[in-house]
Amino acid sequence: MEFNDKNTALIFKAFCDENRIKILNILSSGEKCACRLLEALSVTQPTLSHHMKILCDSGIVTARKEGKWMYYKISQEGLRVAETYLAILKNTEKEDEND
Amino acid sequence: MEFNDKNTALIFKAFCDENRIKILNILSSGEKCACRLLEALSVTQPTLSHHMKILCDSGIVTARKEGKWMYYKISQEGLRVAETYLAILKNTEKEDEND
DNA sequence: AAAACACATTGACAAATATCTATGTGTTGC
DNA sequence: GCAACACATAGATATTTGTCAATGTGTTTT
Repeated sequence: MEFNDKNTALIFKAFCDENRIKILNILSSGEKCACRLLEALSVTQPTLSHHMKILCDSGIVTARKEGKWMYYKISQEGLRVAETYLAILKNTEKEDEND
Repeated sequence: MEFNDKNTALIFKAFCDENRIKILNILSSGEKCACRLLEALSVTQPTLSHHMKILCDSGIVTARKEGKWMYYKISQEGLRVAETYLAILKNTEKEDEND
């Protein structure tokens, strides 16, 4: 995993849209079919498809095809990468602990 | 701290732009003056100011004025909030550990 | 094979965002 | 007080992004 600035921004694009947060919240209870997400979201099917592509490109979500259905779930590895970046930021000079 | 979808998206807006990642990387080594950030970024001063506002609004960065200078640093509390959200997402059904 | 289904892709459009120039505001030094 | 400085704000513009309707692609069912 490479933490160049562009990649890092790409990863976190997953989290900077309200509808994508909705999706992630739903996926946090486990793998879901696209159709389940669609009925929870008040967007059209192409819009959902667009968001799922961004989520997959970011590495935070993985997709699995089964027959005519697509199943999506949160990638633990993707989350780990995001967490790692936040941890790097946390390594601030230790002089100023009081925020 | 309220984890509604809009707030959450707002927090992570801090991380979804390449220039803001650059800024955060610089701030990860400690508090910096705006002028220091400016000379590292190849954007104009108003553009930097714009990004600093977004970073502060997200809660990830805090600002301090000293005379005519502005000092910015990463907020440990802000980072904690972001980490907390990622941790919530991690609480997925335990059946599928393999990713 | 044809129809129905689930989803992706394309193209168009509106809203949001990043960027700049110009100007405003508060602070420091003379 | 005035000039210089550091930064913010306003306004304009180009790019990016979110959204939809229309259409394409692959799968299942009859």
